[in-house]
Amino acid sequence: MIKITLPDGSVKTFNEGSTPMDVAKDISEGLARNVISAKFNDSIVETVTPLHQDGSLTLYTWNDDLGKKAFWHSSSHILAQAIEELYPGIKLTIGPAIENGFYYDIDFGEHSFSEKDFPTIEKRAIEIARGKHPYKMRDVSKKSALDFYKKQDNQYKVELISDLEDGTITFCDHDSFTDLCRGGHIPNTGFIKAFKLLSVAGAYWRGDENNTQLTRVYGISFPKQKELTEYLELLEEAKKRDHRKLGRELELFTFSQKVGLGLPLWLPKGAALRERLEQFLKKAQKKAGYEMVISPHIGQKELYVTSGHYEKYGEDSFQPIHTPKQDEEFLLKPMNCPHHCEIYNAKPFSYRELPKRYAEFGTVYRYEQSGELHGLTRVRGFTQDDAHIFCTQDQLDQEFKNVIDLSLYVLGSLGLDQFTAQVSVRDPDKPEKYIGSVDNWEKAEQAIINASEEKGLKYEIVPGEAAFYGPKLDFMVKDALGRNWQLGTIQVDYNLPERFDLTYKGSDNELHRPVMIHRAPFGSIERFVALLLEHTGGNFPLWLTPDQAIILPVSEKHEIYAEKVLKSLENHEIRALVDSRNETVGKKIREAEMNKIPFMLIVGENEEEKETLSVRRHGGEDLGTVTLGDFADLVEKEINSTLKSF
RNA sequence: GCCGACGUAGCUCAGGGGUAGAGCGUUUCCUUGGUAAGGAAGAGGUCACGGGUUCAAUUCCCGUCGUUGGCUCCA
Repeated sequence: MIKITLPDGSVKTFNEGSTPMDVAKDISEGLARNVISAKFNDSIVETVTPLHQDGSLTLYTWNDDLGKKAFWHSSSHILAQAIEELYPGIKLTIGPAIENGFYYDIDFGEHSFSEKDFPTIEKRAIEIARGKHPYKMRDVSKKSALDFYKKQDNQYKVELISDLEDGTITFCDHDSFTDLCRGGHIPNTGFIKAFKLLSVAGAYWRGDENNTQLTRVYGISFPKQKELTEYLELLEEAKKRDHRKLGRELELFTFSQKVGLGLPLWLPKGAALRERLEQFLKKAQKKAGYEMVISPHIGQKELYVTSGHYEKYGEDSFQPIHTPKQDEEFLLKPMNCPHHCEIYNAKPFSYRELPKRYAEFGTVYRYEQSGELHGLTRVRGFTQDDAHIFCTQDQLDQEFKNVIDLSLYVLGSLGLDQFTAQVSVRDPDKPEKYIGSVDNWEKAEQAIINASEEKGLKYEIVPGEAAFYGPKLDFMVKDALGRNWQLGTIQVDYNLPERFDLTYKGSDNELHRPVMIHRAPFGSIERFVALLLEHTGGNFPLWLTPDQAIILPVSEKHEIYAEKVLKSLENHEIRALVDSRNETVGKKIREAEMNKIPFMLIVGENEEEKETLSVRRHGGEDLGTVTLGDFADLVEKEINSTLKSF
């Protein structure tokens, strides 16, 4: 008999050799029907793996992340089978489950494979699934595993197996298909009711561009057809909210081939929107004790040699600008911090004057690889809502907490309430990647963790993700479609103060080294606007949106009254415009809806007589006929409800 | 940077070896309207660019540029 501990802490006794499925059956029939994966003592097992010792067992269904993982992993076996049947001689490599679905990297050799081939594969995959073939794991010796793949001339699998220990190698069989596999499958293929291929792309063997390029086939599968339909609808919705599409439709920004790739051009409405975002943050920063500074777009190469950026990124940057007479080299600034360090250096400081908080909406230029450019989220010139705080070691904790408060205020005012924090620390195995002393790194990492704890952030510590000069905290925001965005960042830096020889005079009359905090609540304004566009679908918060109201005169006869309304809305600081085109009200409403203007103010004979407005909300809600004063109150109230003061 | 797909009017897209089409937008005229498209007429394109094949290329082939899905990278 073995003792099995369940997640709720209860302990049950089973015959030795019982399987997770047996345990599920013992708990309830419903669970037994739905269980698709299991974890026994921290390792993933099959639902049919016999258990021979005491231990704790967790059962997973489709509703668990690990259940989905087993489901998609199992699906990738089916994908591989279908492709191998249809293209004999291709070489399979790896096929893992990912966040949304799975992929398989395949060397197609002489065959070509494109989206046109999807329907055939999908059809065959569903046939295989319907066969309800059980997934069966079996142990194989290293030698026979190698023989199996050498016979197929599959150097990839041979390479994988060569790295494995003899005695730990397992194959998984289902139907007529066999694959090298560590395990973690659903009971049989019949659970998969819907199967869809999503895209095909190139990927290097083992992620190394010096290796063979393989074809990566992405797919997704579900236990119900309906769930696939819903997923595809979600993808459709994401397409509709694509910031590149909305940016064009709402006339916020554009790109020009002549200007250059990755260099966004902000149109009047977009520029005004940015301006509002910047004013919003400036106001909060002023209250938080920041001072605005301004630095130029280029700096001498020497500046970045001092900062260490040149050594690390120089060759991948925009190349130096040379002056015609003197033999000087300037770089487009990739960071604001070196400039801010020199601003700090402009005069000596006493500890009594710290912290100094220098803020700048600084535009920086980075030579991103052309294949990486994407709308506003990945560009070559962008503006950071940057600031650098120079403080004493004693002030670090408090300053860090203050920055967290500011970041939380920013996220809250923009309706971004789903987020987590990621604390990025050193990779302990690669000390050569970082500059600065181990002692300082430890102090900095601890300061970040302390502050996150105290502010009650949901955070996760990720080793190896730190910048080369210091650890950091990043806010990961979840948008309305559940997608994660990395946004604002707060970074502790002991390195630049050292390199720029920054000092302050302490109470002991000696010179000391300040600590530096880099922080940017938005991160990059470009990227932030992209997030807001996709999060809101273009329906920005009222305080931020380009046009808050549009006045729609019913006919030409009411244009004078419409202009009068516009004037008084302007007096109330409401951004509005008049649609005085020779069109019907129906058409004007339709276009205002498509332009996502929050309020449509219809003015005709009735309104003109009584000096009122008929208010229609974006989306169709009729707010009835109100006076201008009441409308202004309504707008003010709505703005105040989202935009709290800091 | 690498691999695949794509590039036709301002936008969304159809077409296809014999010098171009729709809807929306835009312009003009008619209409003066009441909560998601009133009517009519007109303008607008070196079919991304450069080569090649052909009697003939926007269409087929090659290259370049750009967009895009990934990979790699990301101060």
